[in-house]
Amino acid sequence: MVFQEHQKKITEQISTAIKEEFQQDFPHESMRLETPPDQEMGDLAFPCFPLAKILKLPPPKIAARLADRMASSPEIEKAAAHGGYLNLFYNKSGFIEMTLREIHEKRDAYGNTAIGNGQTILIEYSSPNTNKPLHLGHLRNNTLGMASANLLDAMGYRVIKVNLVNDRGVHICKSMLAYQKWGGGETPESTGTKGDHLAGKYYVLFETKLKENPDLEEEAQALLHKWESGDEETLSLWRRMNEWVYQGFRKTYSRMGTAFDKWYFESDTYRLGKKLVLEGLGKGIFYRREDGAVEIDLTGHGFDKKVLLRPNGTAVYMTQDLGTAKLKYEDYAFSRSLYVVANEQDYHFNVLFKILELLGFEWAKGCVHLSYGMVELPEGKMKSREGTVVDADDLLDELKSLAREAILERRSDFEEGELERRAEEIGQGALKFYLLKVNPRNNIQFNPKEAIAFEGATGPYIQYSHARIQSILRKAGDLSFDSLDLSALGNKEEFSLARQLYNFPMEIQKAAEEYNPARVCEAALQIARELSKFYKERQVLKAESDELRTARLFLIHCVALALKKALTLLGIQAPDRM
RNA sequence: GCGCCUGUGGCUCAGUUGGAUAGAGCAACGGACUUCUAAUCCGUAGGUCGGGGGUUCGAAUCCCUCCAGGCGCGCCA
Repeated sequence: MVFQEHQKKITEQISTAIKEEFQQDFPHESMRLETPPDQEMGDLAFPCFPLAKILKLPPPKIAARLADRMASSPEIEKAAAHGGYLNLFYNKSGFIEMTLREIHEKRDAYGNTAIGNGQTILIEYSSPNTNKPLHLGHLRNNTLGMASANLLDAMGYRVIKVNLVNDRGVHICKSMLAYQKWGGGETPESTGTKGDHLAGKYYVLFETKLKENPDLEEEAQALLHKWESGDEETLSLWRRMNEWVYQGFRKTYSRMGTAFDKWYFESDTYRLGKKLVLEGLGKGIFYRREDGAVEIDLTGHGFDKKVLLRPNGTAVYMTQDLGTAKLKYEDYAFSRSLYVVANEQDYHFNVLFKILELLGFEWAKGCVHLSYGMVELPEGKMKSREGTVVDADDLLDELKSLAREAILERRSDFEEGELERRAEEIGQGALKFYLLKVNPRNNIQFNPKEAIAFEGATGPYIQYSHARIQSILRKAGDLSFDSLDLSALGNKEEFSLARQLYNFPMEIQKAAEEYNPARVCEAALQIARELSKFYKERQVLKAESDELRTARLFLIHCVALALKKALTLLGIQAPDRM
């Protein structure tokens, strides 16, 4: 990476200056440069405090002597001491030229690295149940999963996106039972209802009927036994209703741009788990209790005991996950396996990974729980049984319709097709950005007013910045950057923009390392703000000279590449007009 | 009760992994559109970084403690 080499050259220069001035080794690898709080103070700062300890000299003294000693170079124009800091100023024109040319050359690959080349990362996300439609919690999960996958892909990993569907269990049988009793044979086609919503309707119906008739619980259990014993009629209904649900899911996924390379089904994998547990029992890692249950004692590892097979031999949640984990490794030989699952399951995953380790799987150390916080509504927690869930499809519809209104307030020249398309892109841009801009670790306070906002620190603000650039580039006509003279660039706004663009790839890398797309959101906002300031002060199409005009067009073309990169990583469309 | 996570202007969040005067957006107030898209920009006001101890040249960041909130503590998933 050109920018990293540039950074390395600078740390080497500081290292050399220290060596010459103080006869002291201070390897550039261990040197971390900071950004001064005010741009007037410089572009990079080297804190001299750690050095002060070694040299037993006051930091301002060290900074001053280093500032005098620093030779001017193609990278650094001048150095200045400021308190205990050695502040460095980039060679502006060289810096801008290097940054922009690099971006232009890399295009879509700007910000990518090769650090993951040759390694496979598996990422499991979404993982819905087949008894109800997707809700707001799934939307956070989906956007987080997609964005993380995109980030890892940009780092050069081979990324396998996996959906693990919870398609069996008593909760599935509940909607089946309600349908058997009161469904009257209706279908998605006959009712014009999306299949997942139809199944969800019967799940809710079960819960309401249960209040009048507690015996239904037992009937659902009985249906589960029939399912497990392979009763053909039950299986046939199960397959039929699940297929409805998948059709509904596929619609929502495809609308959001959520994609998977592989679907796993717990109705397949729970058997593998059972086998694995019995093997572990043979090896003495687990033990059989008097009542017949198989258990593991993890009290020596800071956990409790955990049942892995019930007395009647049936599998529990942990059993399935053990089986699925192993199957994933057999299928893909991953170096890392990520689980995008809410933080309410933190304990479960700690235990899961510990058991895999105790079973002797080398790859267990590559398993990571990408834990994220809950989405909280103003009224409190979402409860599917109480109907306080925010339905994913409804929310997407609402945002689209609000975006349509917002467009019509601003312009009336879109044809119907483009209006629909842009409304969808902008509505989703708002929602996805809203969900991604918070650190995954934290809970999200879902404030409907802010989630649907198109102004301020929002997705549409980034999209707008991008669209505006495209508009200017269109007006500029045929763009030829063959004879470029970038030396015309160098004022405060242009330089600030270049600095943001220069820093962006490092932010992407950090975001990928931390599985934290919020970093990309923040970086994109900074670039967009810098761009808006630039517009306010400088003209592009009516620049003072042809050279400057071309140079500025080149500059905003590079900014557009950065904004589009950010949006793409976040799974958000970058419209050319809006 | 035990365990994990969180606590930063009225609200929602950042904070370069221990560094300079703690930054954005929303809301409030005051400005800027015959000028490349005002989904924008500029300004004003608003902070004992939950409280208290400590560690050191230096703490929102690390340690201890207390307080508040979230989640978990099924042979549910």
